[in-house]
Amino acid sequence: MLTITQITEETDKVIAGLEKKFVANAKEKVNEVISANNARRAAQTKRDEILTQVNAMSKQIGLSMKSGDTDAANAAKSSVKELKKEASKLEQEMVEAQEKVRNLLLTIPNVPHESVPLGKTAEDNIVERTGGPEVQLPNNAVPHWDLAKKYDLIDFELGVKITGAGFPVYKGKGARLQRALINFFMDQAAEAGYLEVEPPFVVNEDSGYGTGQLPDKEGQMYHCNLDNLYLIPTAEVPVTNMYREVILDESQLPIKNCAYSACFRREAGSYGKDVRGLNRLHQFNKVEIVRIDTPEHSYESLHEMIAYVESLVQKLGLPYRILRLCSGDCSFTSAITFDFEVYSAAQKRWLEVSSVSNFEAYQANRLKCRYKGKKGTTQLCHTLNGSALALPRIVAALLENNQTEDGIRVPEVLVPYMGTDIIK
RNA sequence: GGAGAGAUGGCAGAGUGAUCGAAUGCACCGGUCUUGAAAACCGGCGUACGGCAACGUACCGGGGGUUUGAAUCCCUCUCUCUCCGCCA
Repeated sequence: MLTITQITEETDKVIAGLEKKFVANAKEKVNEVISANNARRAAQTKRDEILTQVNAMSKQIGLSMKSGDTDAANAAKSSVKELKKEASKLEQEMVEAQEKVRNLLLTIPNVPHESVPLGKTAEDNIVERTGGPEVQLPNNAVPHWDLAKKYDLIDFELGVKITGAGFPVYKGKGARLQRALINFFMDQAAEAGYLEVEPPFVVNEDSGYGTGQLPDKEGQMYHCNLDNLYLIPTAEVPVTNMYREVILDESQLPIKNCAYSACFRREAGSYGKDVRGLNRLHQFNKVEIVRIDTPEHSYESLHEMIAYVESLVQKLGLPYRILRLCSGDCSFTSAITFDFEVYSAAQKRWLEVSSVSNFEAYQANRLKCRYKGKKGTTQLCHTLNGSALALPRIVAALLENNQTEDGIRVPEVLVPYMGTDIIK
């Protein structure tokens, strides 16, 4: 969430940012937060004054009792009682106002970075650049779900039997390809200086709140009722939460972590061609990169991350494009997001395989992830993350784009991991 | 699943009703000394909110209660550890 300081000190900028994101009644919302905060401050100031008196009197009572002056003590006791009543009333006012502020803040999305283009929907996203080879497929080329069947790589029906739709069973070279990609991505990340971590794949409620999945997106996560735990939709959740309620030293930044995890998403309400084959799953594998950085350096980090993800798709030899998401298409928490899409030649469509974002201090504010600067000041970090990469659509594109008469060609970088240069 | 113990500052660890935001040690930062370092000595060293500031208020796992006054007493929840059982 945004900080109250940001809202009170840069009110106009915040309102303009929210309007850019098409937040309804942005001005009213912001003013409501400010007035609730003013109410809180007023109540707190009064409460503090009363408590100052109470504390002084209580101390005096103790001294009176010791010196045997019980009359004075008893007289003071009753007035303290009155003051306490007043204080607790103000306290209640303060807490209520504070909760109001928090609840309002939770409904206000992040403000887009100035370089985010104005726009409402995915149509308005800007193609930053395209790259990779042009793929020419023969007329008899088929989509990946047919290839998966032909070479017995993925059994969707078996997954349905065991669990349900969206839980495929990978078999043989198909399973090996999962392992190959995960290892390739992890090795690349390590080489780029990311510290490998293996987090839990199940998180508690606090972690869900920390990264913003809760309270409003709980319908998108699988929930273990008995233990009140959530299956992670992305490794971002456990990895970023490692830094919840932590004060880092500036010298530690930027922190660079990478993690493989299985990801679980309920994806309620999806249908049609979007969910065909590997296009949208309830469980999939992904390697995630996460950074914690200073505000001064976070945009440099963002561009390093983009360049890094780009290097991955290039090495895999896939046609790709990078999109700068428009204001309306950026997620609730992001200040700026770049999407990576690879071209699936048989489906003749672009498939999103990565999303790289800078959340600035928005996520850190909820996480209470701070750092101590050189001057001894404590302030919020910036958090960033990106997929590097999500497997299913990469597999879809790899299978489709590399199909030949003799089988599916394995990209050179994966050959050592696959133990073969062709899947047949 | 059964039984027990515990949760205090970055860490260790005192503190069982007022003099406690909290002893002491370690770590860390600044200084003196030294050619430099170490040692020794001196000083500093939590977070949040309010206030121009002085300073004030809150916080000893979370929530509630008793009391003029709670880290300390009571209730409750959560978590951690140990032993037994089960087990990849």
